[in-house]
Amino acid sequence: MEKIVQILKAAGDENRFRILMMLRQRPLCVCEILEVLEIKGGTLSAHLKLLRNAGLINQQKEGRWVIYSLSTGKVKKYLSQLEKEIVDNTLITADSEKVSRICAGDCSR
Amino acid sequence: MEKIVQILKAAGDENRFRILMMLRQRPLCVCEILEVLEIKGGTLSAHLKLLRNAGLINQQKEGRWVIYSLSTGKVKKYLSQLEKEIVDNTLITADSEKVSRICAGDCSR
DNA sequence: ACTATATTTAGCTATATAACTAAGTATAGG
DNA sequence: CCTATACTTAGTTATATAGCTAAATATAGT
Repeated sequence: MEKIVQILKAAGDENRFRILMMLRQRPLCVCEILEVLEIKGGTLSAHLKLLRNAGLINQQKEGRWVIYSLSTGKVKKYLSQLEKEIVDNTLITADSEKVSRICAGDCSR
Repeated sequence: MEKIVQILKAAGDENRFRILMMLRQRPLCVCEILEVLEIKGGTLSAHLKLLRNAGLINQQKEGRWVIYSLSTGKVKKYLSQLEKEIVDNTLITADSEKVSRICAGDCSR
């Protein structure tokens, strides 16, 4: 499949889009993302795999945790382009606040 | 559904993405798009409806023909952002050449 | 009015996707 | 080494999506 379509498809799902928006805030481990989204671990893992395959996010193992972060460069630029559209998006804003509340510093890790 | 996700979903299909890329070139009627894509009329009509609902394209009736064009403003800006990614995309390039060949001027209309 | 052309709608089928549960793998710490 | 925690993989199911064909609608020209 065309790379660009793969990227659009990966971002074109409500839960995956929420994940991308959250990761703009800071890198997060799977369990932190789970605290925000209302889905099961297995489901989340599948979503993260899709985002990884599309090259939108990066995986990094740290002890027991797997930290996900936005891929650099293009992706960030691309997402900031979309940012204008999101200013008044209540769901994304709520997610962002949840992430802040999870733990200000480096969390349980 | 979130408007932004609806847009990403609409663009995140190979045939619909090809349509969007073609419409950057010039407005096209359904039968012209049909000459480029390898799908049936009914299928194309469904794709166009999706793109319309997402606000990415506009419909305009002209006699027996329905002319589709890119929505102005945001969409064009958004697509030009993606343009860099597409420079070396052989499929999109081939489509573009087909559109040029269909008829340089105002076609059969 | 009739016919040809252009497009949409409806109804169907096959594939893709997103969700869940449960089992499997990996690591940290007692 | 055993257990708890963190995550992924496998297997299942329901819904969504993209494709097709055929019928319906609309308009232009005869």
